Amino acid sequence: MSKTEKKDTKSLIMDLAENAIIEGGFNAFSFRELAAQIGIKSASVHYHFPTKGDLTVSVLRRYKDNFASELPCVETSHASANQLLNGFIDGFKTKIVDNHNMSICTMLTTDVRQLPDEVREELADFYRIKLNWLGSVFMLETGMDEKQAQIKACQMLASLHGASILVQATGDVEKYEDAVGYLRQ
Amino acid sequence: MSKTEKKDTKSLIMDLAENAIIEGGFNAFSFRELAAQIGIKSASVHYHFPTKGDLTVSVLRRYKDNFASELPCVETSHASANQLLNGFIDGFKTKIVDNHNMSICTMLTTDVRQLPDEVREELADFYRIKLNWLGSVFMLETGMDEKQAQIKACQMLASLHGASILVQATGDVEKYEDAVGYLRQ
DNA sequence: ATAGGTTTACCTATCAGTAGATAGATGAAA
DNA sequence: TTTCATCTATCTACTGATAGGTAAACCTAT
Repeated sequence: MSKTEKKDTKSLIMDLAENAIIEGGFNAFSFRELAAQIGIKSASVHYHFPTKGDLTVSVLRRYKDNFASELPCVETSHASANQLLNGFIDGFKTKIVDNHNMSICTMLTTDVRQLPDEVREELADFYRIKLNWLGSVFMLETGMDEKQAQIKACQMLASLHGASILVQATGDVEKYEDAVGYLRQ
Repeated sequence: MSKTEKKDTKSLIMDLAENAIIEGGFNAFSFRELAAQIGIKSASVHYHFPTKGDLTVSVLRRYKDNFASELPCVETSHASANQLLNGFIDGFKTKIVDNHNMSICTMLTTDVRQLPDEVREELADFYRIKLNWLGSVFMLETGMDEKQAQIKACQMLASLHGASILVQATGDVEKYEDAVGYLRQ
């Protein structure tokens, strides 16, 4: 038996929900659908996650924690600022754009009015983490002050998210590099 | 009787649908809801727009045509390239970000997998129009070639759309200028 | 000018499908 | 024996869509 043989149902539900949110946002999945994919009933999904909000929060929190843990530590990593930034740009492309997806953040942001409060807060926190990490990279080598670094972080994060929108709407993957290339080097 | 006194039902439906799409995307409105807001029955909305796809196409096409007609003509306008670009950036802020909204394009793009084909095509065309206009502005004074101008257009459009995402998710309107300020002057 | 037909813009009623959620029962494991 | 994970069954609410009816407005040929 390989160690990935048997995954517990709870994680399995989260895996499927995560995928569904990435593909269609908060309204694009249902308890019934998730249950059917696993081979259980929708009531059993409710056992693990009482409400849709609970499930979405769990998915988003897990995704965010995983994302944060994969980010190189700005202080201890021996990478240069440019290497870190290029890695961020490349990672966004590999994990999101190349899979014909948009980020889970973008997907949930357009649903923001329909989200339960807890999800909205989790989402805002995710952006905060990204902006802070980018900000700290921008301050790394240059003598940039914090305000200026936050501005650069906003600029970069907006470019990446916007670029993925352009790709998704036009179907032209090259537009990603067109839109974000200026950020490199 | 003022001349705006009586609007025909069809346009009224489109007005409400447009608003709903801007606020929540393709899944955020129903025939019943629109009908209730006007004071008619959902079947009557179906009379004007047989399917949800038809209604969405009509709304998007009207929005796009109106948008296109409001863009200054790059050749005949006496504005400089910088004036035109700043106007575009400001317009996006005034019409979209300041109203705590995202663009109708962004909203529909995240729903792209659920859209009927005709809507998807209309949407892609909208992006094409924006990119072409921006591209022609970038070619205006500089001797920039078409390829380079398209790249700049992608970069700029991505920044605007991405900036509005950042604003929507964090609730901080200032992030718009942070993210797009570098495009000015 | 008007009678007869047509079109417009709505209506009521209804359909099958899906949504999120809950109550209460069951069997297996700890 | 209690807890866990699942089930069946069901609820209310809502979805997009259709069939068929109606009253008024509009057209056209006599």
